[in-house]
Amino acid sequence: MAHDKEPFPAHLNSRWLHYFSQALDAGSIRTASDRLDVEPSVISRQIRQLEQALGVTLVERHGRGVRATEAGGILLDFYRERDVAEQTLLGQLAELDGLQRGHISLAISEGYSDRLMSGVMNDFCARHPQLTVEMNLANVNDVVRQVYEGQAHIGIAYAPRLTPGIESVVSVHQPLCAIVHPGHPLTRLPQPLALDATLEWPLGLVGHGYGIRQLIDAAAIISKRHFHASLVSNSLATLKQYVSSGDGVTFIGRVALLHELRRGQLVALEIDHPVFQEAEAHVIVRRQRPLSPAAKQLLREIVDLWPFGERERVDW
Amino acid sequence: MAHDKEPFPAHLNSRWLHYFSQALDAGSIRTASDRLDVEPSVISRQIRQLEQALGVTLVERHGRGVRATEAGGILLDFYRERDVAEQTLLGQLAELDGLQRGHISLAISEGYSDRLMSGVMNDFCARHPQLTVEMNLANVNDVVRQVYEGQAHIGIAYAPRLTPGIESVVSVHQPLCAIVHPGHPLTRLPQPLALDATLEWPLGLVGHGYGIRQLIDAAAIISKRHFHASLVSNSLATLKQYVSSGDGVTFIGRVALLHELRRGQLVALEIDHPVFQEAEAHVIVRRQRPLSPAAKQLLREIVDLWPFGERERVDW
DNA sequence: GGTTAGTGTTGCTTAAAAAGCAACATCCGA
DNA sequence: TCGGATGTTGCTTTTTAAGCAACACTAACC
Repeated sequence: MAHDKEPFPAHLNSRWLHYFSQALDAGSIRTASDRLDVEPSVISRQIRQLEQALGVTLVERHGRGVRATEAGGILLDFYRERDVAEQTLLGQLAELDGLQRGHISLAISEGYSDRLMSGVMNDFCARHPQLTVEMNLANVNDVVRQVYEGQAHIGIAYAPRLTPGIESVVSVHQPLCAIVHPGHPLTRLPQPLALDATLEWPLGLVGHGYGIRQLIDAAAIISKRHFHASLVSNSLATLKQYVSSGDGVTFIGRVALLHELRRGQLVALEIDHPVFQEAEAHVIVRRQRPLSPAAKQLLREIVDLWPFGERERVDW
Repeated sequence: MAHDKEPFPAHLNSRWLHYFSQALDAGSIRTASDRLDVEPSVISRQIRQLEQALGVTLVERHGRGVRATEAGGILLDFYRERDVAEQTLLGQLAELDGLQRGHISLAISEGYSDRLMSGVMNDFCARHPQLTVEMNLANVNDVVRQVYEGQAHIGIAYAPRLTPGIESVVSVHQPLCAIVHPGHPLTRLPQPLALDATLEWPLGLVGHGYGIRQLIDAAAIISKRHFHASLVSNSLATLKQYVSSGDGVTFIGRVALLHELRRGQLVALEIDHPVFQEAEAHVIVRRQRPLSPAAKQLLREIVDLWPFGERERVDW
């Protein structure tokens, strides 16, 4: 290139503008240098650099102090506006730090939303009205995927596939239970139920690839049994309807159908099998993802006020 | 101070923001470093400095590239807006450099405005419609003062007091003439007129302190004559009226009353005296004042198309 | 499951920019 | 005319940014 310097550079050095504005505010370079506690030569040089970078004369070096030229006035106005915009930005960031602003996205497994809502979210949202909280209901796999891909900050899932990249913040034992309608013959057997007893009834199961299904498959392998699914669905609602309208059996954690249990529409029977007992619900986040202050706070409250049973393990 | 760093600094370093935005645009620090042809460590460090200065995490260091956190997104939006504002500013400055915008203030002695208007200003204003040209008519002293105080960029004055701090860009001989009405007895005397001849008639003069008056006083001293002013006024219009309605005489440069001369309302008689012949009109500016490009261009055109007589001296 | 190319990061050195210092030229008012 | 004050210029020292190489780690790939 023939010229190293473009007539107008891509960016204005903030230091240049600072000294420039200070000098013009003070009226002279020397008084500005006194205020800023720097040498006058520094300010003089920086202003000159700014002028050279812009290719325009900005100040009149007027024996008694400095005054802005027309271009200097324009630049000064620009800098003023830019400064208030910057202050506004800093305010926004401060608000974000003080939970005044922000957006939190939750991905929640089926069955956890209402407990979460009544236990934590109502209070949290009331205390932070400026915050936008998005609750995205999804099946277990989607919860994990959304958290992994960053679409959701926090995920709540029952028996999620804990891949690397997904970090479990808190988990709780929530045994996988056999779900049947209240009048089902299984309810009359001694509790906890033997696994084999359930296999005599038609099964409704979630599809392969789901955490629950993996547990069930694992139990089948360990117990050397074969589980034949009469119905496969990725919707818990479908499975609930399935068992409530017939003598079928499905396996779901208790918290996923607290409503139905409380109303007596369904009953949950614990199963005497280690794999089923080991089932856990997890609050998950993306590994090493820096959460926004708001998300961090909500996560903290979810863990503290954990509404899904006794806390089992907390990585905090 | 306990803490050297405030939670939110007064100013955002432009370099930080630049690297920050580039890295996020590129999706990874390394690709950004390739584009900008700098080391990745530089970008990494600058972003970290920005984060520390703000006290907020801005990017997710995500094994495969970087992504913006919520705060980072806000900052990024801010920077985008700031960048377009900056480009707009640079455009304004460029326009100003191309005479597209700007404000020029002229201070003009009585009598010069119409010649200037028809000779230069009409054309200039037509060619630069975005330009604002302010023509401030004033008496000679005020012209000098306005130029000196920076209220006017360019001054045009007849026989101004050339103090230090005022620089004459171009000057032209414009003999100070005796002004009388067409039927005045002086018009029948041989030309150029002897100075003594004029003294026999009542005189109308400008006040002391005016350049014209200084010339007249100087002539009086050299010629060992005493000039008694029957009328003293700081307004040329008054003096014109004075001589046109009686047999009085005044001393004014020819160009200041071209209208009246052309219409035959007044006549200008040259005077055979070196001081009167030496009278000059000047185009003046503030010494060492950096004129805006627009003002500079107008000044150049005024000098080039000089409409007030033959150019005598040009300091260009 | 190990491998591998790619990412961001960290010590260290080198280059560049800013700041400090003293002296200077200039302007302005008394 | 003088004296205080202003902006400026060489020069040095200090601070900051940039370059370089090696590292730790992730994520995809065979």
